[in-house]
Amino acid sequence: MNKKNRSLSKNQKLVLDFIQRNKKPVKAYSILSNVQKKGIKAPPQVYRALDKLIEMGKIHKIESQNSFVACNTSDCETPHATAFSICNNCDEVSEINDSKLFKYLLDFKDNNGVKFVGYNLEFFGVCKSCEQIQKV
Amino acid sequence: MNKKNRSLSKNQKLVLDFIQRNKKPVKAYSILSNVQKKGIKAPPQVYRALDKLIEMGKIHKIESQNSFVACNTSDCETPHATAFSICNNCDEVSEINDSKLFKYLLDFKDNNGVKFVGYNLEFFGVCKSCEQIQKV
DNA sequence: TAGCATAGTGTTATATTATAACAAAAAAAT
DNA sequence: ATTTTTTTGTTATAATATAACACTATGCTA
Repeated sequence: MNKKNRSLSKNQKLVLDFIQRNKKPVKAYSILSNVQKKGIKAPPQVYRALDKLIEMGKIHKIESQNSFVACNTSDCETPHATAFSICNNCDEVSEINDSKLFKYLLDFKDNNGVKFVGYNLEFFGVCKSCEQIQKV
Repeated sequence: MNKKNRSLSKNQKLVLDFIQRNKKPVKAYSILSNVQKKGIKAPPQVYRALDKLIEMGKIHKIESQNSFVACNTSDCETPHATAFSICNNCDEVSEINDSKLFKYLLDFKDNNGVKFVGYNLEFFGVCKSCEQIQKV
């Protein structure tokens, strides 16, 4: 079990721990099958844990992939302001932690001058390692 | 049938036409049930049409809702650079067409100096009409 | 214009993702 | 200590999406 997972419930710890052990985003049913030996038996138990962990900013959902990844910015202060880059080739996902971008987006106002309280941004491109391979 | 839907196949026209008649984003199975009287019978027919329409930039997918909405910027030049605002209260979605934001994001470079070829941005907040209601 | 390639259709079945609903147990608050 | 809130366990099912295969239409291009 990783540190700092206190104050989480048993199922929440199990789910978070599995997600944190994976560099790549994981799918809900993959989480399920991997924590089944530890006692979690059914989808609702996983989805409930996921919901809470997202609320707490411990993990994020990659909407375009229906997958879940640990927050890499030491527990996002603003869990609902997230940005990721996604490789069109290998699906690698990494969280972008750029304070300028962050500020730009939270300061953004729409036509009516309305600001938003959160956002989710997914950038698409070809990651460095895939680019290398393609050049060969 | 709306104008300018030429060069689309029969199913593509049916699906696009239904989406365009709705201000709000629509779900795939709602599309299906609404075009069944016109001959489309099964999910794959709808999903295939959706895929092509997205490729063409005629529609966009709202990833956080699994719903589909017509492009409101007269057939996006850059179909894979999209931004929306979504109301946390009523789920209203509107496409944001802000050239400054657009440029900012397409010019954005990550830590490695890599630019991206596209993005999807979903802003969350409370829309104007919901805000009115909440104040009362 | 015949032949070929590409894109689209129709169909059945099934995979994948997610939630409803309800009863019980555990933890936290007063 | 009792009440409230959160979490759990469980079964069933809803909602979203794709695989696979046979066939048809459309648009080259030689």
